[in-house]
Amino acid sequence: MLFLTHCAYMIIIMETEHDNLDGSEIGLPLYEQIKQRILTALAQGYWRSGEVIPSENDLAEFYQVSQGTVRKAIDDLVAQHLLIRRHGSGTFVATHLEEQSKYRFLHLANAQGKFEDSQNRILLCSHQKAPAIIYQSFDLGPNDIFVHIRRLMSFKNRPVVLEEIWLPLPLFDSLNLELLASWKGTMYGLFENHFATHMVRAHEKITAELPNEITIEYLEISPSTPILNIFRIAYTYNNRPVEVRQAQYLTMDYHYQNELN
Amino acid sequence: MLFLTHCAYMIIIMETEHDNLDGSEIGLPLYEQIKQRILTALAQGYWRSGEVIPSENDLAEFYQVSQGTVRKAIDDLVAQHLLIRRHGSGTFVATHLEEQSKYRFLHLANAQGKFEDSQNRILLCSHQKAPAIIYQSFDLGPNDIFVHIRRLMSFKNRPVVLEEIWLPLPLFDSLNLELLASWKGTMYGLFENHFATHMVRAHEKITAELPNEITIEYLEISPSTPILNIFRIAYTYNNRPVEVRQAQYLTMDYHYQNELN
DNA sequence: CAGTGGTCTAGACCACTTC
DNA sequence: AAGTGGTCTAGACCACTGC
Repeated sequence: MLFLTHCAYMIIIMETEHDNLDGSEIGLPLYEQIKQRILTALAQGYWRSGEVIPSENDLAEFYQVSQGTVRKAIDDLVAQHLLIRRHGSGTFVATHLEEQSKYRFLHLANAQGKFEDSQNRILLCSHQKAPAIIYQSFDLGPNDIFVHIRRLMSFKNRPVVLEEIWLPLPLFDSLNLELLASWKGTMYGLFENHFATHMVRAHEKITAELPNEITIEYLEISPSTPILNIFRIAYTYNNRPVEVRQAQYLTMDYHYQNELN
Repeated sequence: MLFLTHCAYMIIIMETEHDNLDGSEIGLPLYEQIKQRILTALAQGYWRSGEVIPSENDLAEFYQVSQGTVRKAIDDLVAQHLLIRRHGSGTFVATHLEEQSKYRFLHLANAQGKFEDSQNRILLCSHQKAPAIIYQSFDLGPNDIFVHIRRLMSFKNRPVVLEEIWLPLPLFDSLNLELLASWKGTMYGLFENHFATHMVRAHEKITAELPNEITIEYLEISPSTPILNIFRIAYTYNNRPVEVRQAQYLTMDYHYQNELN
């Protein structure tokens, strides 16, 4: 019966999608079409993070396809970390609030290759214009206003990472220092929980640099200490960039860890 | 009829696997068991790189399962880049000789985020003992001998990467400077082609460092220029490490590019 | 045209979670 | 016990490749 409301909503999705047909959807495999429908529902925030979505059988009946076809669609979305399955209890909208995604966007490991919990301190949270490299990443202009956050991350109480985070103001209007300071958990968990913005993927450019003045001060290092510079653009659904982050890592006792597959 | 020899061979694989049963295979899903069998055949080099493997229907008949079950097993191996499918012509053993895998293990992009072809120069190829950090990565000892290669990579004829590569001697005995210099293609392509060793995955530790003397010389940089240091262990089938590589990247005009998913 | 991978179905049964 | 995801089948048909 809860599903009835789902159905009603999804019929709307079906119809609007039908209106938007540009011919490209026709001829696509069924499971791709269903993937798109589920994706649309997720992007529109119809199901909240952590919530169950209808069962495979219900979806199959609703879309008038077999369970196997729905399953294949969900398989892909699970592989993209947009959904997660729990055997026996259902399929859920993925969330950064889970333990397992704690290090999905933080590839910093210690000498033993293990990830450690960090102690975070918010140094700054203000509304301001951004440098060109930032606003261009959002396809915005020099007069657009952003939320600018500066955060210091420590491991074993030794400062290791200094981050400058930029968010477009319209989406994160009510974000402030108090909220950031009181939040226990990852920043993407906060974005999800308070701003209905789920990070789907990110693109990183990594270089070796000399530290800037602020980094020198907060990481308590000399100006000649090489630091790892990470420029990240993070995207939500539909490849929409919603965060730019420039981080400086002190890679003395820690390193950026990556798996190539 | 070619398949008859495959069958004969695979029966051997089945029987040896049956001997090796430790109970852990029993109870596993059918597609997992079939995955293991195909994996074993790949690891033993039964099918060469780039070769077709039997069709899904043939495999299904041979293993006495349905086509869908074989397909699911192959799906996973394709996702791991061990096999590739070509619609209409067959399923093939993946190879680093293909265009598409040229940048799979080289994440260096230019300012526009594009990958460029490199000009490579082999500076050294000798047999020698290795530092502790190297031989420990192979679980070998201080007296074991390795092939040691030093390679300079240039982009637009500007030197950018200096690599020290270590390979266990028994596997790469006949590798020499002449062969390396004459090879056109990626190094993993060479390993595959001449040493029947296919790289399956790699683990990287990335730090910012000051360059060592050799790097300073060959990258033509000052001793105070920060460089990106990448320590890589590359594995073949069965998680067996077969290459350790320590590379120094000049990240002035290029950067390490990574996607987080 | 024959053979290959790719899609889809309907139905069965299993394994797990929840109440 | 009921409902969920997970596995497996047999069979159909489609889309693509190469002879």
